[in-house]
Amino acid sequence: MEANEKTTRLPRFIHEAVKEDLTNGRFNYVRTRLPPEPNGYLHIGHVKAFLIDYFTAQEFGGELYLRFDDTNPSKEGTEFVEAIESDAAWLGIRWAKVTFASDYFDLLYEWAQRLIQQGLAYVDDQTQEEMSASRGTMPKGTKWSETESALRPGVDSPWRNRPVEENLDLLERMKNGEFPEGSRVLRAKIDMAHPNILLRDPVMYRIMHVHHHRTGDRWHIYPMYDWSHGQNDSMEGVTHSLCSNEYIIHRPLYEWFLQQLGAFPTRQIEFSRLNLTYAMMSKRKVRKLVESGIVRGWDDPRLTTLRGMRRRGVTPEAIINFITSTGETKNDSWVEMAQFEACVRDDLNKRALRRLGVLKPLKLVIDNYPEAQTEELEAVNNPEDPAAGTRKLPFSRELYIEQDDFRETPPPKYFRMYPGNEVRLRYAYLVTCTGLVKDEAGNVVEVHATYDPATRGGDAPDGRKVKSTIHWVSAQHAIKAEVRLYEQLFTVENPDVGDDLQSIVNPHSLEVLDNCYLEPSLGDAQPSDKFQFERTGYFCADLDTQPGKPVFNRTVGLRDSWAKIEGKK
RNA sequence: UGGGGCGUGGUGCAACGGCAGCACACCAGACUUUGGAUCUGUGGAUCUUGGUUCGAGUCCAGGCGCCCCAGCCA
Repeated sequence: MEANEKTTRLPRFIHEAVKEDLTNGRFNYVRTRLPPEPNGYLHIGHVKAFLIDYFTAQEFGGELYLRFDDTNPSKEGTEFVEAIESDAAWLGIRWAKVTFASDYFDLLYEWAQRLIQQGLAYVDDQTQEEMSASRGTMPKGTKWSETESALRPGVDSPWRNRPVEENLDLLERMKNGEFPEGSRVLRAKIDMAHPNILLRDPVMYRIMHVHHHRTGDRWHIYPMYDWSHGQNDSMEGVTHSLCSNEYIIHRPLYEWFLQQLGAFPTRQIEFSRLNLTYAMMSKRKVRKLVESGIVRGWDDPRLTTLRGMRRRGVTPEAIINFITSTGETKNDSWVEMAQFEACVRDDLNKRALRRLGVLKPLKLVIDNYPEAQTEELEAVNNPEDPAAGTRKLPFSRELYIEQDDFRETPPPKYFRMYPGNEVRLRYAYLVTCTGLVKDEAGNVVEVHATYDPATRGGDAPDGRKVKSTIHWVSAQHAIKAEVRLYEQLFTVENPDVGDDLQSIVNPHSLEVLDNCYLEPSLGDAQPSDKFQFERTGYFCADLDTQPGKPVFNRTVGLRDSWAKIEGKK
């Protein structure tokens, strides 16, 4: 039973495929790999793939390598290597070792020479346009839906049957930088009429006179994905190369190379990638958001980058629970953001200390409370966790309550404070609203009430009930804070389509409140400390917090059934 | 339209030829010193047509729909 519960973290189709390989002797151990390209920061979409690799290794007693796919130095850099490592570690993923595709450049080059010697690879001098035309496909930019006839068979390159020695020599000179970029490529010799376009003599190496962040200026050719990834898997003895569905079509090529080389037969298995509504998964576009200043950086709390979510106050456990709860299949799917938020709430509900904080303050004066008096009331830190203990809350004559918690004329089903109504001040007293003060513009600027001294702590000795409990802070004791509220960054469910970012960003995605009053115990909150502000939401102290000037991010709001009632009208 | 992949409530995931179930969302109610949390309940799904079978979401055949591929990106 226990074994069964553990395996539920993996989808059955992957679990069974791996088990089958172990049973039938294809492999006698399990090794997987995380293959990030170091050209951007990790986002929630990567987490799914990471976790599948991690869990697969764990559940079969195997190991995991973190291998950076650094085959395109024009896009990649060492700063991303460090960021990816630290983000993955924060998530809780552990790996046996870190490797780089570039570690294998020499061996890969030897393998290419072997293919040439086997007559299975050649140097092609065609231009890119010629190659594209001779592949028998439509011109670049054509949509498949616009294609009327079947693919034409490709045409063999005039260089396809170059002698082995000439190929070897040209490849060596390409490597050494003797030719300009774009002048030649090394291609596998497979079948120019193959219905799978990837098998129409795919490019293995292209010339790039670019400095590489690890190999320096030693190489002037760099391998393509198809001529690197599978070979690296094989060289590392990776048993299962788990990737997203877009690579299904690559599998025949993946296997062709390994078979021709007689190399270790890594098995590629695919699953669907994660789509999350309102989340941007395209690295290129996230970069645009950052560079254009639409968001404040890669760790902007509105982004679903790992750093963004972390800064916002989401824990690794919440992220992992979310990914696990959505499951994995080969289906194309769109998970609703609400499901992610539910996981975040569920996690924070268990761990976050409760605090009182007033975001949009309205002064409340308790007229019959002695002017100079202050008292301390006991408050529970977390009703979900008695071990979290209690704290003292200072109370006095002048308080702040939430503007939303007062209405001069209450709508139906509104139970909070309005003239004549009695409510409970959380952990304090029952108070009855007696009046209000307006400014010249007609805005309510102050509310008055009387308290019942017999209800200290919030219970009435006569057993009478109130329908609402509201939060408050003592005006003279409260600390001032900035609070940042977030909404969806985009107004459309799928922000990855289209290129006009400006037109789809939500202008209200960030609301900064700089006049918030919090209970004094929040004064020494440290960045990343997490709290529930009662009745309001979950909040996390931000990196921008300074001594005496706390800044909080709203991670996610509480479920708000009043907002629902009100919203329906 | 060449090749490949995928179709189960609104969304995501289960059901390995045997009562279609779970979570999120939604709706109604109970409880409540957070309109939180918790609990209970309602509604709602097997793309379609045919076949095999005592029995089909599951197997077979056809159709339909959606997604991926024509980078010297990964």
